[in-house]
Amino acid sequence: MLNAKTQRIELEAKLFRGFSDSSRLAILRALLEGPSTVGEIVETTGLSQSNTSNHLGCLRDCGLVTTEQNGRFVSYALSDRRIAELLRLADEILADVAKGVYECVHYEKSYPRRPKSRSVRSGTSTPRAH
Amino acid sequence: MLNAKTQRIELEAKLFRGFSDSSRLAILRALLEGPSTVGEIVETTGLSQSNTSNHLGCLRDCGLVTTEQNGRFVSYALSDRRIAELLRLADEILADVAKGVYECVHYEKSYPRRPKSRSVRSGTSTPRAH
DNA sequence: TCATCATATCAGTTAGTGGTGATATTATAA
DNA sequence: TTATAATATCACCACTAACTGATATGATGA
Repeated sequence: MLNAKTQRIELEAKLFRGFSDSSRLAILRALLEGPSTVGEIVETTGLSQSNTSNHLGCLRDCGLVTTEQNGRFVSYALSDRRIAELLRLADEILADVAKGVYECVHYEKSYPRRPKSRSVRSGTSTPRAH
Repeated sequence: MLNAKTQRIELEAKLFRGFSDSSRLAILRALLEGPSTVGEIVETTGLSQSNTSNHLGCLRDCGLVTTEQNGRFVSYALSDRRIAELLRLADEILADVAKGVYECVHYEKSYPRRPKSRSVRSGTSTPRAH
């Protein structure tokens, strides 16, 4: 079913995916201070040049940032003040649910886990991350 | 470098990852209407039972939803009103950048692409999704 | 207790996603 | 032009994350 509501949700998930990677988030946070060139972003975030450029391209394609060419430099900026607002709101939420997010095993790569059931399948399993 | 700022960003990325999947988003949107049992959520979202349960577990672990056991039913609810606020803000942003997000190739599985350069590497490449 | 319903967990599979290094592109200055 | 600096693209690899189907767990009523 690809009705309007479903499409809307997928679109929104895409939007959030723009924020859901720490590299992109670092870039967006860097841009909170104001427009920056790629080189500056590389410097402040510590990401590699190609990686930074890839993420910037992604953010631009998704409309989260805008670009302006200045000579051989390209300046990136947040495209909308509500993006800053969203980041701030996330900060607030994080302040309250931080403990939960921090301990959320679903986003971790792996973690030790004590066996809890005497299931027949006594394999050493690691829950999948979400 | 695992300084405070980096950790903070990774935490925030995790938070956003909670919203960055269409299944989880559908669940969260369903909960905007009020608390629901797992079965109700399965019905309204159309997701499978195990999939729904997995995502709910994730959302709970991350503090985005709370649970309350009622007999053999478990009722889920949004844990904080600001989560609704975040969703609403995302909607607003989406209204303006929707076109960009919609066309953002970085999140698509694949797409046809016309060759643009006469590069030596004339392989049929598909840009990776972010 | 036993049967059944609601929910949770698990293992396996598959597809998606991020990072890197090499290379291409573009813009400027010499 | 040509050299060089800034940025973008590409192909590959490794890892992550979602979905499914089977099964386990837990609660309730008969």
